[in-house]
Amino acid sequence: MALNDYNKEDKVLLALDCIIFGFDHEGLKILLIKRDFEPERGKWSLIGGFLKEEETLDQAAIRVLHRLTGLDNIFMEQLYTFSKIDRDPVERTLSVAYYALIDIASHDEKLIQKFSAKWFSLKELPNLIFDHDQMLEKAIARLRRRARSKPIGFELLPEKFTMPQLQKLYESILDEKLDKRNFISRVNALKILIKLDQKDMQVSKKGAYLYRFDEKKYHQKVLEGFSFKI
Amino acid sequence: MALNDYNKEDKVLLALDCIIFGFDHEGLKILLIKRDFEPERGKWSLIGGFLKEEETLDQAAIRVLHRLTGLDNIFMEQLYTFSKIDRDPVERTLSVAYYALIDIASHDEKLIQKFSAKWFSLKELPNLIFDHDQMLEKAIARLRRRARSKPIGFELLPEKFTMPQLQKLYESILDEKLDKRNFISRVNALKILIKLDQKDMQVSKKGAYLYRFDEKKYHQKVLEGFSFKI
DNA sequence: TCAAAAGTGTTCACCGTACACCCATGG
DNA sequence: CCATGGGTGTACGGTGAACACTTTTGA
Repeated sequence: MALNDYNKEDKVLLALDCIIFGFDHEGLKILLIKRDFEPERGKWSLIGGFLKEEETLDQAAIRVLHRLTGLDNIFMEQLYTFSKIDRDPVERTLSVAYYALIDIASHDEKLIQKFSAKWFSLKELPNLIFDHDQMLEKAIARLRRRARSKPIGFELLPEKFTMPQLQKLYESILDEKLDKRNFISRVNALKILIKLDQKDMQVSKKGAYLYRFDEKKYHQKVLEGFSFKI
Repeated sequence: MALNDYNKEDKVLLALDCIIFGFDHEGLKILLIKRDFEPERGKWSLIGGFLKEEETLDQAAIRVLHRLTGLDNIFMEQLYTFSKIDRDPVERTLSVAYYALIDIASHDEKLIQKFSAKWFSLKELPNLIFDHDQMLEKAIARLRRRARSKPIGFELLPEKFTMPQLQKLYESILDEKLDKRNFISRVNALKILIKLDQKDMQVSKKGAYLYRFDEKKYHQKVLEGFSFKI
């Protein structure tokens, strides 16, 4: 064979699905949309669309997310490419899953609703179409691994947050209770938090000190990684 | 929009590239082939081919690897999907990278040669086509992370091997010298090795005890994972 | 006899873990 | 005054890290 004939090769549809994790006072959630087209119209689905010829996967993920939820400026990471033959009943379609972490409160809830997107607690998920449950499973596994090896939170929490909030975030992700004294001392050992002179009085009578991330040190730690034994 | 028209969506070429890591007495290597078609004919390349409509990515990876190297029964894992617009100069092509670990000595070297594939030490790589260097970089990063969190070696070493060999494997992967006393005690702590009553006399005058993996316990540890601090 | 690789233990510092009580406040 | 959530410290055991000498035997 002298020249590989690209024209003889099969072309396929390539879709993208975005798994958006969010966090609020109730816990860890993911964002779903109600499909408004067949097949499976009316069912809940990850935020998906098709790749266009002139864009990269990263660009497509951003575009799809924006078109279906109004969300913008979200950093997504590629997760895995799913290729089961009949995963889409209409036509052979592969799908590249992306995932991202965001703070629910600091994004426009109304905007999200306008697009008939909705946050679902991980404990109360509706049935998802196609292989979206597998995608979600892989995303959760990745998020857990990540939570144990890099700091997480900057993306999921508001700018100012309390220790109990941060702990709750980790508990939601890892799905286990943590000891607060150990949690705090381990977090402090990372030296990525700045304690503010302000308290959040929303939740308790005593109030809880607010913290924010030292962005520079935080990103340093993300690069380095660590082992967060919990 | 009532029905999403699948026919209006763009289709793309989807390629696969296999990154095969091997290990022998000289160290860690990867398998490359000399491309026999344009573009870039005669250059060294990862083992690649196109996805066919009726197969999954995993199946395609197996097929491509077999056709180009004769290798069979290799467990490959999906790594990442690359989608830069001009990564292939002929036509828009995305590529899904797969990687695997194998023991060089226990696969037929002649067979591999017949296909004009060749093992290259990581230290002496030729220039690779397209974005194959980025693929390799990602694969090495994954391999290193893996080496620190799961046992590695079953795939890369012959059935019987010595401690110095195992240590050398880790040193090649991590690209750093390790202390042999610490290395041995950490490996022993995993309890996945069986010490045999045989010595390998090939390398040293004194000879080194041969070991083999306790397959069951090994795979148990692979599932569990661990933190292998080196 | 010597060169080259294999084999073997101990000490120390740090970190992860378990664990219980007081504080501040609004109702 | 009490219920609720927030905040704090210590002791112990285990593990990672540093470190040097003896053994074997073919050349």
